Amino acid sequence: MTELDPLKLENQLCFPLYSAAKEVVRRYRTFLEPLGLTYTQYITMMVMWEHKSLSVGRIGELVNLDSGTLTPMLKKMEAAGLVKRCRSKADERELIVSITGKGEQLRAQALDIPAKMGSCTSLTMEEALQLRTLLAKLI
Amino acid sequence: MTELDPLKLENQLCFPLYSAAKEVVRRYRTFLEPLGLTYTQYITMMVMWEHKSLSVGRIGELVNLDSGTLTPMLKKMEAAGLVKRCRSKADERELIVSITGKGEQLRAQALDIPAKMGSCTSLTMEEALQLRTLLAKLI
DNA sequence: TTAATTTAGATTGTATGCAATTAAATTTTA
DNA sequence: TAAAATTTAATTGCATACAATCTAAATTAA
Repeated sequence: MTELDPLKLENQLCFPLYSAAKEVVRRYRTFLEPLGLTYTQYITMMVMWEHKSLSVGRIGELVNLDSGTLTPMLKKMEAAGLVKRCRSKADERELIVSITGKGEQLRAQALDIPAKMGSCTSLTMEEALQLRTLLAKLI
Repeated sequence: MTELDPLKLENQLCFPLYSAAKEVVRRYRTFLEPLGLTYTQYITMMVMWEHKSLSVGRIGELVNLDSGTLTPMLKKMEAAGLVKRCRSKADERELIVSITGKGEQLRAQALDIPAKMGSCTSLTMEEALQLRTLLAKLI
């Protein structure tokens, strides 16, 4: 009977997803703390390392966060010296976020984090790819 | 080169996981709002519907949340009349959370939510099971 | 059996998340 | 071109998350 109960936690797909995501973020904490980054700041730094300069809106598209989350976080990152925030000359509505020298330098300290994270999971490379495919298809 | 960059967002496994989890919770919102539940309250109600009466600690084990999150949320759920909170007679340290009649009644309104959620994803049943297996293995 | 330890929740402080609203700048349209 | 609509961030309000700390109760050990 229990396998048929649609409201049993163990029969949900959402819960392992929700739970696994939190657990992964929690495990990043150990590696990110020495760099002074939170997980959300870390994925934001990834797009900054790649693009150097982006509007708040564009960052939001890339990391799936809105200004309500990004604005206070980007202010903290500016206070930490990792990015600069300047209004665009061309369009005053846009706020351009640019990486600083200090932000660039942080990259070296982050380089080995993906490998460290990878080694603390029991997934094979193939399973990891499969998981990524399924997650992409889910949404 | 970009496929080899360990710090590119698109090369991460964590990001689709983090993003998909948030998206799924967001989609629940539409269905849960009429019931006056948040997603976290919903998974808590699932364990209450199943177990009827549990300590805060046991709830935390089942839904992977600590008292810092649960205490304020359970107070709100009590204020909403869904559960009662009473100290255990046997061990005053324990706080026993019990489902109320109103909480039981809410179950009927929640019964079709899993099906509604299932139908707004593009995963086959087999893929969903595969995803659950991979998520379990990840942690 | 009383002091030390452990346990269970509650509290505090920090950092998200996100919907809804606001405000300013820009673009579109009548 | 002046008003209306749209766009971009910022702000507000509410609800998590979780580490760290605190408090009271129960258990263990000296």
